[in-house]
Amino acid sequence: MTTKKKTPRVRRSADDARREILDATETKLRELGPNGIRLQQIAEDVGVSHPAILHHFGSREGLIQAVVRRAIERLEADLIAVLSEQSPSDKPLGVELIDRAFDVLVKGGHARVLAWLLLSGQWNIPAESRMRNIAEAAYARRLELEGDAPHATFEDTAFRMVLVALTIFGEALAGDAMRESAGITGKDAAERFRAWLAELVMDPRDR
Amino acid sequence: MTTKKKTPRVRRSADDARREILDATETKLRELGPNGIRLQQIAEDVGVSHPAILHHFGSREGLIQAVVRRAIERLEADLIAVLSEQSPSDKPLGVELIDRAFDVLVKGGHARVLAWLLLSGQWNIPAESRMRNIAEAAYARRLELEGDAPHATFEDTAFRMVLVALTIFGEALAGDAMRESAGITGKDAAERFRAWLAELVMDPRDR
DNA sequence: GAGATTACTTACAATCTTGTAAGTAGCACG
DNA sequence: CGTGCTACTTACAAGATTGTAAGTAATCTC
Repeated sequence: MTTKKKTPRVRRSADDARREILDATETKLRELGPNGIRLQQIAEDVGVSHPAILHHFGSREGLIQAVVRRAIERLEADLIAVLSEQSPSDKPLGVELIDRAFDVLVKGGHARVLAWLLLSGQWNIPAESRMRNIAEAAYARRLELEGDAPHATFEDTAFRMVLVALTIFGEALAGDAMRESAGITGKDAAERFRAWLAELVMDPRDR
Repeated sequence: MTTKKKTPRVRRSADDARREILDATETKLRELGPNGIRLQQIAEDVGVSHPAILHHFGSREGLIQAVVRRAIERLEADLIAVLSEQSPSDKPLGVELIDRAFDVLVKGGHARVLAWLLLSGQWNIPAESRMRNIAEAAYARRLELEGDAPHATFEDTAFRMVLVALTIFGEALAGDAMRESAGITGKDAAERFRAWLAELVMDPRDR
């Protein structure tokens, strides 16, 4: 028989441990949703025993709340970051912003997490969110650009933003499948669609 | 003590039993998703013991497959029904069809179920779905309407359909919250948005 | 280096959940 | 009426999952 040699116990700092556990949990959250989170599975992924998780988060519910809170905070931070970056591109500002929102939410995986949370009722979009402010800023800019005969309404501007936001969710859920089903093929189909949408939404010909 | 009187055993036809169980399961599916389905809970809702469910569906997995299959069949049937109805309204055909698709998918609860299934990977939009055919029919009609200088592309038409489809998902997930967050209030906000979207998508000024 | 702190482990309890086995009772058909 | 079929029940097994208790060992402080 081989000599039994225990691998020495790993001891992280509390912050590191929490971070590693939250990282593993967030992956599961994205893949399986809140109901798919299993302490034992996450413990195995991280390489600890499952009571270690309870030690850091108190309970499964505590872990879920922590991972949801962190996911929302990261989403907000990521969104603010990309939306307030200076634009190095030559695209119109609105198109550029829509591009970035898509990147963060769809490719970054945030939209999928949000979809899980919305469906399972673990989270509600806070009413005091920044969307209204963004819409007002966009409307002001639009009136300014139109100049002489401003017939754009605030509601139209807000609707355009809502449309993009809702489409982002749909894209994260079923974008590829929908395009394929509609007969739109090609490797950059997603990019073409996104660009098309941005142009449609930003088109100054519509009121 | 009261005299113990067993309520007589209820015996349904196999079809009725299956239907009742599937109804209760579909409700849970809409509320909690596939992972939230619990045999004991459904048994209680229906008023039977949980092995009765196993008797009819073999296993939990069998039940889930059955309820998913039925949900998809109903969705397709409902969609075909409302899309092929004769229009009694005076709206343009396209607007009317978008209206009906919203009603069936959002108000009928189908979109929510689909969102759960897509997220949990329990279902894939079949590639042979009818969307391509619808898109081709819509494109043919569009070329016909445009007449003289047809510069509409098929892809543009298909993109418009994809946009509506994706928006329907987003609407089911977060429509109300998004509008509120964007500062759009009022009881009929959802209807206004839908009408606005239909007009935007059907607007002949765009190519 | 000694002691305190605490991240972490092992062992176990309690509950929940799916599934099986065997028997019961409602109903159809002769 | 009685016999067969099967929808359905009760009782139980087996495993998964969360949580607790108690102890161990890594690291920090003095």
